[in-house]
Amino acid sequence: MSERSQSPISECNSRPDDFSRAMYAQALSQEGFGGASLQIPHGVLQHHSLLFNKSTYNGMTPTTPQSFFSFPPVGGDYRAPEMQAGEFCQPKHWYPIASEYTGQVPGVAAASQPINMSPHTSETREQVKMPEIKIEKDINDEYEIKSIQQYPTPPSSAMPHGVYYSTPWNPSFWPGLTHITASSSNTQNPNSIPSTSSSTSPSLSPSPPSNGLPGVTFFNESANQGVQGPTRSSGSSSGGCSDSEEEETLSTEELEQFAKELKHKRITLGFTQADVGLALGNLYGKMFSQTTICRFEALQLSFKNMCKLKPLFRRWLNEAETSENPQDMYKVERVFVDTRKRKRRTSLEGSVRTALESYFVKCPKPNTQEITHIADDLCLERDVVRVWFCNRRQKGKRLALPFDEECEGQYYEQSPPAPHMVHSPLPGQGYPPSGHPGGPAFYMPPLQRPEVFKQSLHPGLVGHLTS
DNA sequence: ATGCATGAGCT
DNA sequence: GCTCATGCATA
Repeated sequence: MSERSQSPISECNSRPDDFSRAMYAQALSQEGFGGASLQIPHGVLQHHSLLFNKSTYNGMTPTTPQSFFSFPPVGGDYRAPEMQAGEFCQPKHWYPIASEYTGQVPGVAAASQPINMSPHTSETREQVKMPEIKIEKDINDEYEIKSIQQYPTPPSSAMPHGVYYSTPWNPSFWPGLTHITASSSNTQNPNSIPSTSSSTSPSLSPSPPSNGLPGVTFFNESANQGVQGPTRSSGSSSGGCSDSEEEETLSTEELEQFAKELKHKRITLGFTQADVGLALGNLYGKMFSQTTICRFEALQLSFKNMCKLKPLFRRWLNEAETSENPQDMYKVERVFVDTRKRKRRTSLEGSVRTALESYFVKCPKPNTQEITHIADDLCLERDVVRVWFCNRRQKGKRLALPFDEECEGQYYEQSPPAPHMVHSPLPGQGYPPSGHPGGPAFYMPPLQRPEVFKQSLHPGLVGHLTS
């Protein structure tokens, strides 16, 4: 649990892995953060404005990886006692999540009736339009979704509601972006999206517009897949948008502004992030998790993704603002009875993270062999290491700021690296140039391999890699 | 709020 | 096996 490791390595400095957290959330005292941002009833809200001081990220200076992460002699001593006891050195267990997977919707769950697992007779819209019963991969008992059901929640009284207050926005928190004063917020319903659901907000009621919502492909998920790089819409709606949900051509500033507006109004209206996610499902058939809402508000999604989602949020915002009973918008409880087995989440010990981070600094994109060696060295599952690197790269892109798109795809080029890329900026996940030349100081691991990488490796690994 | 994980689509 | 979108679980 405690990530503060006792490992000697950890004392070299703060965990590199905490870059993002440390940098952009430095302002949050752990105390305030952990305490205030718990799932809380509507109206009892933390000061979100305090949570987004990402600009601190800018404080990061390009460090010389070698000095910042003098590569620690990674070895068996990375294993904390408990890890040695099995956390990392034994096959991981997979566990069924049936009993625990209820669709994390804290805000609603807390307010709604007890979960009723029994089949509901009334066929709600949700049941109709929900992505059916999805059998993933195969029916081998590893993956199986037994059923997906939702129930309408009881009358609205369930939701404590009504404590309205506005939250002052911190000025810009998107590192590298120019500050945008909150006053410039286009809260006057700027690009009001032609609310497909009429102004009477039929979708606000549990009984939605047209059972099954025409098309139900609110936006084409898959259409976005495989489209590498930013498809800054150049007039034509880039893939992934239906007519009514057309992706706009947005600037990063606009997105930032909108994210602020969304958050502000959401809070003002008394919605939690989870509520919004639910409401979107209610309104448009595409539910989102609290995580996604959070990341949207924090601008932690890819640019393209932000553009894709924005129209939905815009619509929701319009609905919420005009609705007399906004709380109705999320009055749908989803109870998933999902028997998929999800790998138990690996909790990497602090020193292990440090080690991984060090590897990452040296080589953000290790090849298969290298992954294997790293895994062996740290006594981790290979897949854990692979996923860690994937996530780390993704995180790196998220954190990266709009840079020249030409850099796209270069930074994380797989080994062997091109020497000239050593200091090329992160491509970012499709964020367009935004008039912030230079961008934030972001640490950019060199890709001088195999030399550098060799240095970073445990002595025992070098041989493998050079062979 | 974020770390680790999953899965689709793609190379 | 990667990227990307997304979410569960948890700090």
